[in-house]
Amino acid sequence: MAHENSAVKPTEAELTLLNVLWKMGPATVRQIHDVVSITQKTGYTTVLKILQIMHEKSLVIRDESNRAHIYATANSQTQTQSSLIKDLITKAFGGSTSKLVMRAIDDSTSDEEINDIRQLLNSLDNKE
Amino acid sequence: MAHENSAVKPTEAELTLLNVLWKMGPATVRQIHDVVSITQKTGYTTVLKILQIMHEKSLVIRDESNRAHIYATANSQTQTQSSLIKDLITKAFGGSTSKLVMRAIDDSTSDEEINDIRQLLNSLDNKE
DNA sequence: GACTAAATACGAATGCGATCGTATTTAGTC
DNA sequence: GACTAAATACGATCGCATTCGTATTTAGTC
Repeated sequence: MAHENSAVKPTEAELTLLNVLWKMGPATVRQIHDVVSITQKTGYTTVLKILQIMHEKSLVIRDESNRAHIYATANSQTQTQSSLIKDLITKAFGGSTSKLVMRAIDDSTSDEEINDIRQLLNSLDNKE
Repeated sequence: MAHENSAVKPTEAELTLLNVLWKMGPATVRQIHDVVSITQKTGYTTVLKILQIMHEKSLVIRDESNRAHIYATANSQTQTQSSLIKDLITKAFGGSTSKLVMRAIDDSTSDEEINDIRQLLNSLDNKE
């Protein structure tokens, strides 16, 4: 239920690295780069640089006690997702969450997704 | 049911102008600027320039038959919203629409919003 | 303690978004 | 047809995101 989450808006490259960190947990630049390299042709120093910038912005924290610093996310994936959604709702949906939800559901093509959403809504009804 | 909608991703300033155009309908730079000026302190030529760039990108169309060109959106608000949501789902929700919907619902604070969403879901159930 | 492999730090280049000042064009009015 | 008000076009600047090459630091090994 934590707040104080106003200014968390990672860029695209930053989000890529955050996704890796959320999946792997704390990791060195080398480890992160190894994973990123599988899908992208990004240089090692590029990953390093972005992590350094993210550190300045406090998007990640790092443990410098060893030679190879260990990076970890500063905010949870949930917090970050919330920030990004909120931002999109404000800028493209006139501030209306339900409009965004409606659009997302309307756009859902896969039956699987639709079922997931339906279940989600059922559990929401039961909870009340 | 139109497709061919792959590369529509307006920037923030562009989205601001698109929002005005979706609300007003086709308009001149002057008219758009007048509206934007209410909430922002953006210069006239800035608005003009952005519209020109949007025209190059085909985000807007324009009627040049009069001295003051008349601009109109090239894509519907719905199409654009879909693009933006899809982009966010890909980059921040591992491609899962239901995860985004869940997060949006979890974050909904206002009762009004929650009711809107609930109704939305009911009508979805009935349709099936 | 010099050597080396591997890490971090630094800084430069590129490209785009956003902004605005100035120049030019345009189309009416006297 | 010259004048003028208002439009568009142009181009420069600034800042940020991204990328990477090169320099420097670090910590083991012989």
